[in-house]
Amino acid sequence: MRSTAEARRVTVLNAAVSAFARTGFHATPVTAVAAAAGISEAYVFRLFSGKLGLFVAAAGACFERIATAIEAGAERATGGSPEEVLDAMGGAYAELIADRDLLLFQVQAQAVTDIPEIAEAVRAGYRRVATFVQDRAGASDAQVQQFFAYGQLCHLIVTAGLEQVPEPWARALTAGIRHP
Amino acid sequence: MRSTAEARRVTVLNAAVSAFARTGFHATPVTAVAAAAGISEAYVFRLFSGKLGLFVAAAGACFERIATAIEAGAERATGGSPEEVLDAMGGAYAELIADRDLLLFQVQAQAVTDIPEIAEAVRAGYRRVATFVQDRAGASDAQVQQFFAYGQLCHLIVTAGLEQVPEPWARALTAGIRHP
DNA sequence: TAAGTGTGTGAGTGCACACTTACAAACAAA
DNA sequence: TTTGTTTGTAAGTGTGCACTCACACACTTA
Repeated sequence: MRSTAEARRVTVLNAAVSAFARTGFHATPVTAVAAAAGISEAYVFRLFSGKLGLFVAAAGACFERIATAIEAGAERATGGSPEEVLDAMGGAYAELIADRDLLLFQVQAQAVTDIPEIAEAVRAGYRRVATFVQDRAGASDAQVQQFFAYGQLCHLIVTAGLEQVPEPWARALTAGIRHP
Repeated sequence: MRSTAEARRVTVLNAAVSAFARTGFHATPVTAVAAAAGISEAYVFRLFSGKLGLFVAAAGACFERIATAIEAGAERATGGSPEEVLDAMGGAYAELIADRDLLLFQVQAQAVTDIPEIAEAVRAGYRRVATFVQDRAGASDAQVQQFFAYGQLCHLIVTAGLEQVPEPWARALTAGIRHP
């Protein structure tokens, strides 16, 4: 026995998050995920129930990592006020998405929410993150809303590559955003 | 001669925006666009340079419509202050995306920005809208940034279907957003 | 009416990819 | 050693889709 199936699943999910993040659900062949994970395509199909099952599982892993990072960030808050905790969470998130995979995966997942299973996975992910932010920071509805609005703005900045655009409108949109 | 090529192109672009909005670039076959436009697939390929050319042209049409609506909204502003003009623009945008096609198309376009031609089309679209908002409203960088951040939040709300979710976290994210 | 031009399509072609099946090797338990 | 279980793959199969090409019809102009 070279490895347990459970260990393989973890490896495959890491590869899947990266691969789907770059080229999306429909344009990413399962062979690409398998190759990145170093195993055969056939075995990926045995470990997960089809390409859709793989994507949904990858979504779970993606939001799992985000939630964990934000929770850790909250622990490092210097004070206990909602503003301070939210700021610490934002900083932790900014660090996490430096490699872009987790951010781009969210964009890709949002784009295929016409598939009900994926829509549900996205809701579950945001439910987990949003409830934690609200409860842990003790923030108001408006503060939580603002937190996510500027998070979503990051998606636009990164996908459109606005950090590289020197024009005034792009500078306005990227101003003060912690390094993507 | 049943129709001019230029008139056909307009018809096809309307069909393309709707079709791509729902199922995205890779999952939308050109046959679906052709069927929606009421012409053959072969003729779509004559009118546009490949599927990519069609998508890029559709992106142009999408942002064109958004820009036009926002410009019209600005004209209806009750006062001249940046806040009032931004509010009028936001209202016009909210009306425009009631049918969801234009909003969903933006999400789909952002998801395929790994294709350089599409990334450039997205940048061109936001360049046009953002510069107009900034110039016409006379808004500060921070105000423009906020305007787009909450616009992007709408993308999440609609794709994840959060209006239908009665839980507190979802209510917090959707609070005060003009009817999507 | 003949030739030319623009509009339109039916019928392919070739390839990429989701998913399956038959089979083999490693390991465990009897 | 034999039997069973789990890990793993090579080699298909069928289908959907981007794109092409030969051809036809509508309309204009000389």
